[in-house]
Amino acid sequence: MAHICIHWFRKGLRLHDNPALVAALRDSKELYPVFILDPYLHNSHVGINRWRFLIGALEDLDRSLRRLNSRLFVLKGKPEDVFPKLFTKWKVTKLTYEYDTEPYSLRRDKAVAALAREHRVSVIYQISHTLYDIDRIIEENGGKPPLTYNRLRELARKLGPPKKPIPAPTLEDMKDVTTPCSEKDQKKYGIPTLEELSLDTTSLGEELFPGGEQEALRRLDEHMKRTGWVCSFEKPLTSPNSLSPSTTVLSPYVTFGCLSARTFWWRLADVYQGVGGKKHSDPPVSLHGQLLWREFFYTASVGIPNFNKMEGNPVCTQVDWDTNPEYLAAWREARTGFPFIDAIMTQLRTEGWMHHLARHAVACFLTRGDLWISWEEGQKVFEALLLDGDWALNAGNWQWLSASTFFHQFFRVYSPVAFGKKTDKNGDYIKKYLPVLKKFPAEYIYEPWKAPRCVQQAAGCIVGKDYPRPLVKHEEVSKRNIQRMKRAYAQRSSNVPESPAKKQGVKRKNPSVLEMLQKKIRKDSVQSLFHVDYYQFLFVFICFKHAKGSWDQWLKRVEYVWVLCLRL
DNA sequence: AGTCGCGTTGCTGGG
DNA sequence: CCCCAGCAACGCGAC
Repeated sequence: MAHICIHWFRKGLRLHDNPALVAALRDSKELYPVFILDPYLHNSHVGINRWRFLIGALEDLDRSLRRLNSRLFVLKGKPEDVFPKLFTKWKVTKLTYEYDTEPYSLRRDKAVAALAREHRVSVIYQISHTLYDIDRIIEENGGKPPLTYNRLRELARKLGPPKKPIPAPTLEDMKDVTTPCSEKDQKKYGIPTLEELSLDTTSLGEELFPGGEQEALRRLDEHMKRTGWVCSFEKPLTSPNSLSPSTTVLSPYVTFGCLSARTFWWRLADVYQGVGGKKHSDPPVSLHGQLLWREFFYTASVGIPNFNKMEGNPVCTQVDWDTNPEYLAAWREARTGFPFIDAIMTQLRTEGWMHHLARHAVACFLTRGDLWISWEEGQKVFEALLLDGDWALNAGNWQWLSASTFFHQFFRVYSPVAFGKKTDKNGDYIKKYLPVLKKFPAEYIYEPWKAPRCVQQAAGCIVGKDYPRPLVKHEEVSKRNIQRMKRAYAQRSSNVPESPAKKQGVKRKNPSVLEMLQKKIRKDSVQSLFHVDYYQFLFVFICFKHAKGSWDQWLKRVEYVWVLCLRL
C-alpha cells in the first residue's frame, strides 16, 4: 500500500538518526513533514533566545528537507485540533513521530493517536531522543527508577551500549516519495519570523549558538577533532567562569534534537577507540558520563510522579521555602549584589547558556544556600531562558542542587564569593558580564561592598548606588539555612511510613519466632514449607551442636539461628 | 537487620 | 601546586 504520511517533528529536529522519519518514508508515496507551534509549549513564557534557537532549527530543517525535494509545514494550534483537519485535507493514512517521555507529551500523543485511529491513520513512533528505552531501564530496576547514578550505570551496562545511529535519508530514499505543495501553501505553512510572532527582539544579542542540525553536526565535528581534550575531559575540572565556554555547548542541540544523543555517544566512542587504547576519562565525569547523566534524569522523570514539583513528589524532601518576591526578582534580574551570581544570571539572560557549575552556584544561592526560595521558582526562570532548558533535566538538577532529591549533603554550600575565585582570580568573567564593575581591583571584585569608599570612587562605581549592596550576609544565612535543612530532613525521616507503630513513637515489638514462621508460610506457601523443614533440621542441629551454658542462652541462640534461617 | 561505603564538582585553614 | 582534617553529618543501596 502506498501511504500518505505525516512525519510530526516536535523534538528530534534533525534528519540523522531519525528512525521515525525513516519509517515515514517506508511504503509512502507522499510525505508531509509537519511542525506545530503549540500554545502549551510555544508561548510568552519562552524567552527570546530560545525562540530564536527554535526558529533557526526549523529553518535549517526546512533547508535540509528541500534538498530532498520536500519541505517543512509549520502550523499553529493545539495538535488535537490541527491533526483532524490535516488528516482529512491531505487524506493521510500514516502518522510518525519520535517518542517523547514528558508528561504533557504523553497526554498529547495519546490524544492525537486516538484521533488518528478515528481517521483510520496508522501511528508509528520510535525511540530516538534518549540513549535507551527509558521504560526498559525502569523495568530492569524492578519497576522503580534508580536514585543513584552508579545504579543507573549498572543498568545501562546490563542493557549494553546504546543503539547505533542510523543515517539521514538521501535523495535515493526519496525517489518514490513526493511532498505536494501548492504556491498558496508555500506561504501558508512557512516558518514565521520572530517579528511575525510579535516577539520583542530588541534585547537580542549576537547569536552565539545558532539553532539547527547543520550547526550541531559542525560543532560536534569541531569538538571531536580535539581527541586529547575529549579523552581527558573531566566535568568538575572545567571552568564555570571562563570567557568562552569550557565545555562543548552541544546541550541546546541535544535538547531540541538537532543532535542525536546516540550519534554523540558513538562519535565519542570512536574518539576513545581511535587514540589506540590510550586512557580516557570515565563516567560520571567523562563526556559519555554527561550523556548518562541525561539518561539518569530522564529515567527519574519518567518513574517519579510530579517530578517538576515538590508537593506530591514522593522522593522530594518537603521544605518550608519562603515566598519572597523581592529576593526572587533580584536573583532573576541579576541584582543580588553578589557579582559572581549576577554575572551568571546576566550570561543566562543575554546568551541563554552558562556552565553547569555556574548553574550550581546560582541554584544553591536561590534555594538552600542563601535566599531560601523554592527550587520550582528557579526552575521556571531556567525553563524560559536556557537554550538547553529540558523538562526532565531542569527539574532533576534543581532538586539535586536544592538537596531535595538525589543529593543530600546539604551542609556543602557554595560560597557566592569563594567558588568563582578558584577558576577566575581576577574576576574577568564578572567584568565581562557586569561592565559596571570592570574597574574594580581583583581584591574586591567578588565582594565590592568591602572596598573602601576611595576604591569605589576610583572604580567609578559606588555600591548601593551604581551596583546593589549584597541582598544577604552569606555567612549568616547559609549557617541558618543548613539548620533549616536539617529540620526538613528530620521531618522527612519521621514521615517515612515504615510502620504505623514507629510513626506513633511506639517501639515495634519484635515478632516472635512463631509469628515469623506463620508469616513465612502464609507468604510462600508450599515451596517455603520445604525450606522451613530443611532449616528446622539445620537449626536444631546447630543448636544441639553448640548449645552450652544456661537455658536462657540456649533459647537465645535457637531464636537467633531460626531467625537467620527464616531470612534465608 | 543494622552497618557501612559511597556520593560528578563545598569551604576553610594548615602543612 | 598538592593533600588533608574538620566542619556537622545526609540518604541510598549493598551486604
